[in-house]
Amino acid sequence: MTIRQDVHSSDIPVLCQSCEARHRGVCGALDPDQLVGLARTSSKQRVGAGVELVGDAEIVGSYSNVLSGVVKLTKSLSDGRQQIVGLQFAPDFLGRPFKTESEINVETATAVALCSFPKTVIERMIKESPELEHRLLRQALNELDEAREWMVMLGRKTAAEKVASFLVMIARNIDPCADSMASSASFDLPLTRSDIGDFLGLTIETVSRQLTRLRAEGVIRIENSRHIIVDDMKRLELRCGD
Amino acid sequence: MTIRQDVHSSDIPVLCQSCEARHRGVCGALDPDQLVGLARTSSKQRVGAGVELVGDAEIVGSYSNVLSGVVKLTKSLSDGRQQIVGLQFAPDFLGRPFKTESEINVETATAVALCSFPKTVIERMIKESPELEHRLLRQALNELDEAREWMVMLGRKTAAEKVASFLVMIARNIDPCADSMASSASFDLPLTRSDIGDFLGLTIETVSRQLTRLRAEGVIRIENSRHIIVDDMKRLELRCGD
DNA sequence: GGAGCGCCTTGACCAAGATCAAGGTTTGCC
DNA sequence: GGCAAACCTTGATCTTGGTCAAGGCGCTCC
Repeated sequence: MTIRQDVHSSDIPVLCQSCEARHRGVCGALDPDQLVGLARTSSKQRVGAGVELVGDAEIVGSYSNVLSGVVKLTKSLSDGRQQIVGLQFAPDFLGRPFKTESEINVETATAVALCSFPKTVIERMIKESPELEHRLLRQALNELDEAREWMVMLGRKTAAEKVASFLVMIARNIDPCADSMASSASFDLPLTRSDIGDFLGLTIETVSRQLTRLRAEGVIRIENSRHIIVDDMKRLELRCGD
Repeated sequence: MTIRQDVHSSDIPVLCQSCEARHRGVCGALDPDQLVGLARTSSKQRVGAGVELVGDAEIVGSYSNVLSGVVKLTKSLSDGRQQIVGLQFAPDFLGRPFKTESEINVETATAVALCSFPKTVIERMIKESPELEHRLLRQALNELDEAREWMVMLGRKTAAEKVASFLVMIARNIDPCADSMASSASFDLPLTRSDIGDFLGLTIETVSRQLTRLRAEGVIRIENSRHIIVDDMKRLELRCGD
């Protein structure tokens, strides 16, 4: 997705139509008057990889559209074991209505561009616009479906199946050419091996070995350890276990 | 929770206040006029344990309050591996707005009493009442939080921690005396060992061994293999890993 | 260029939990 | 009560993935 205009410009609807394109952003739910009001209070920002967003006063107490890049949501046990519990790709919406405190860490996985709105503004709009609340409900239900899919993966799939499933998921979310039914894909992994491990409930070594195995078996090609090429998505999907 | 009145009686608000008590039911969001309308179309039913609810025409295309008992939501891989992705305790709401087909199996884990409303009626009410949609959003976000908690458990906890966490969760949801801060608990497990395994991503044997170990170490007592007594919840919580 | 760091890969070994197998307990039904 | 089926426990053994250790690649910063 390309952002054609800075959000401060007068061309807000373009940005918002862009969010709307994948039916997830907040902006698409608002009428033009609301959009102008929103634009006055919004701010666009670019953040590098590996930055903690919660804890940053600019972001806490705000809602954002992810314009580009990948944001990871993680939870930790007291001894440091970590689990990624959500990945937000552009143009996902980031923010948690009705709850200020959260036990979830929010961190950029790649460089990220955000368009943020103050929490108070958004919450006022939710009150005024049932359509916006409806949209938030749909997003929450989508995330719930994804979370449940993921639980099956964490609880019941083998390491090999987990890694294959992860690649398929990333291909669908990242590769601009892969309209879910494409037969090949080529993309950069937005996560380090360590993040992939935290996503899949595996160690970094196991992730590495499974990727090596997929490469050895000719299912994927790996360039620079981050760029993945899948010539035949079908073969990869066969290894997902479902 | 005790249901004081059949839902067909004139005393609907009592039932609904009862649902409302834990801030989850649908009924509490409705005003008295709506409730009367709803009552005309609702039906109360009792279902034994181990009954598939989706696939049952009475329930498909309907929404229900769980009045008593436990309902499990499961997903399966093609080779039969199964994972429980959600447990609904009374007085949870059961039903999925905006989606008829679902890849989720819904099955009673224990004997269950349900109060069901036709989908069309509820969906009309959602349109009319923003408050109801608001409530559904809150429930969806709660379920999302639970799902994420669970993902940490599936991905990062040891078998011993999983079983301890499971017992704590059940104690909080089932034991009427345990107001979350109680120091002891006594309850019947609503799931078989096999279900517990599907919940925790473990085999039945591992579940059994871990329970035996907790008993051997004096953390729990087990009667009839289904009834659990925890004298000191603190000791159990210490074994949850978080 | 090279030192240092972060990230990734590979190998040897280990242990947690799965699998296989047998037998015990509970429940429901006649 | 007696039988069968479902459920649960326990033991022996095996496998998957974790742990520990070493080294390689690709950066950035002097």
